[in-house]
Amino acid sequence: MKALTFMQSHNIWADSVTYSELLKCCISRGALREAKLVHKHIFSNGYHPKTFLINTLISMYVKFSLLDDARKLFDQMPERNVVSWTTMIAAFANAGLGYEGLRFLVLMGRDGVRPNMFTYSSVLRACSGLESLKQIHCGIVKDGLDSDVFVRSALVDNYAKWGELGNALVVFNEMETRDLIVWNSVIGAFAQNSDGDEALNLFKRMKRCGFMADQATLTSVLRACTAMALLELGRQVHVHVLKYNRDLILSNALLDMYCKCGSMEDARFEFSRMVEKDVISWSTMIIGLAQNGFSHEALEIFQVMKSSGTKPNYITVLGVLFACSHAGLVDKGRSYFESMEKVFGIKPGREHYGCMVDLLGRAGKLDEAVELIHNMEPEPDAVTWRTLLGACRIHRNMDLAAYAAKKWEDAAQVRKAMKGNNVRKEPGCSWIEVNKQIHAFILRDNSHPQIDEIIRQLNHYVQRLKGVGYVPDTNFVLQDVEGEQLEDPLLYHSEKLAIVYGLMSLTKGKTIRIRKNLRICGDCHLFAKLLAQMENRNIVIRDPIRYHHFQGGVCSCGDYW
DNA sequence: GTAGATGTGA
Repeated sequence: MKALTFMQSHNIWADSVTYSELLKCCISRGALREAKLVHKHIFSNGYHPKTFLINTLISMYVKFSLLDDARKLFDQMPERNVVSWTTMIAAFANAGLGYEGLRFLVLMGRDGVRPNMFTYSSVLRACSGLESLKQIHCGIVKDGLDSDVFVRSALVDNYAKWGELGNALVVFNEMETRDLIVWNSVIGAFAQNSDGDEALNLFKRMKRCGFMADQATLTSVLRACTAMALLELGRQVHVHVLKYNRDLILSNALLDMYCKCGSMEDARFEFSRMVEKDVISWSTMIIGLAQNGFSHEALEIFQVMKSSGTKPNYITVLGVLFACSHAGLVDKGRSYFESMEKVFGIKPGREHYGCMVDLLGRAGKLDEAVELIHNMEPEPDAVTWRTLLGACRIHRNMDLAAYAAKKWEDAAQVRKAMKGNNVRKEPGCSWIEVNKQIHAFILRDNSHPQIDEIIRQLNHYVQRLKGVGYVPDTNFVLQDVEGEQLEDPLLYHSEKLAIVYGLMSLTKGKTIRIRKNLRICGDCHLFAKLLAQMENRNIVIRDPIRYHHFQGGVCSCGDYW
């Protein structure tokens, strides 16, 4: 403003370029009041601002989140160019008004203004469905704008957003020039859609093309390792991470990787040396500790978190309740649950109720658990009933089990109907990392090159275990509802094959780490427990829900899962 | 001389 007054006092009139510079200055300093004064000044003295200056004004209001003011200016413009339209479309997309953004694309066409690559990359962010995405894609090709990196990048992101990873990859592969951001985009897309394998392939391709990974790349690669529980590869990525420091997101991803790979020593070390911690860091650690069977430590960390001044959120409280249920701390869990709204301002959601059902059910308070389900505000779903069913199995309450099973089935039906009728049951699959190679064992699939030797060894171990009291247990009717199918021979469940392969190929003393796509069945659990003791080995099995650390004949889950 | 893209916790 001083500049403006100075110019006036010397009788120099500002032109559109000067005004525009002044506005940019206001935006960078966050000075809305001054920007408004400039706005007023522009429209005084009969000055006719050029289109680009009004565009700057619009963008100023957008940056201050004053969409209505921006819209008003836009409506009053004598003529609008591509930039005017694009600025509005981008603003709508950012404000979550995608529909309005798409409407503006049509309107600009009627106004005789042709969209350019800037327009399309904003329109793509406004896009709210696969159908419109395909239409926009056609428009891009028709307008000959599909070679722009930004547009392609937005297309890749969008296809990934709607689960169309194949299309995302096609669009990506067709690109003539790629930059680091597109690489990060496509790697992130696969990592987020739990296709860690493809994410890691792309990462290798990227390096072959001569690109240097940055924090965003490494974060996605870590996420892929995390999903696949690849500890060794994760450690390698960690070495790259050391080249960068103080990126909170990356540190959080690293922390989660160690937790999910079941290596709590590394996780604790990483956590202790993080200079900056946010709610995600704390939650990751709390959940990681709880899932790996260190509930008391998780609750201690929660206390430290509160005194550090970081406010817990929905997910943090979930981790805390999970820790309580895991350690059987009924009173503590109940008091956290009952006070969470008052103390932390977080309304209990379905997942919090689920944790409480788990906690109460596990402690044998089945009546209280049922009462909680009946009175809960969010609608109980299949998972809620499945939790109660698990508790019934532990406490051998057949009547309640039948009731829970019925309700579970009803809820699952609804879910099935929503998803469409072709929900196929996945075959059981386990993975183990040996010498940085992933070995997959799939039920009824004998393609592993050493399968004959593995089965021979497995039979051998089973015979020896029978000598110390192992009885293959086929009676898991209630518990096995989401596990491997009953008619499948228990003996060849994939985790057994993976464990035996681990014993065969990993050096003595090395922990055997296995990841599984389905929940472990009781027989395999017993098998792992006894084998860990007999062979004096640590075995860690991660199923979709929790971790089992087998050591010296016991499991960290306390035989409840 | 105004408008556009990527990564973390259940």
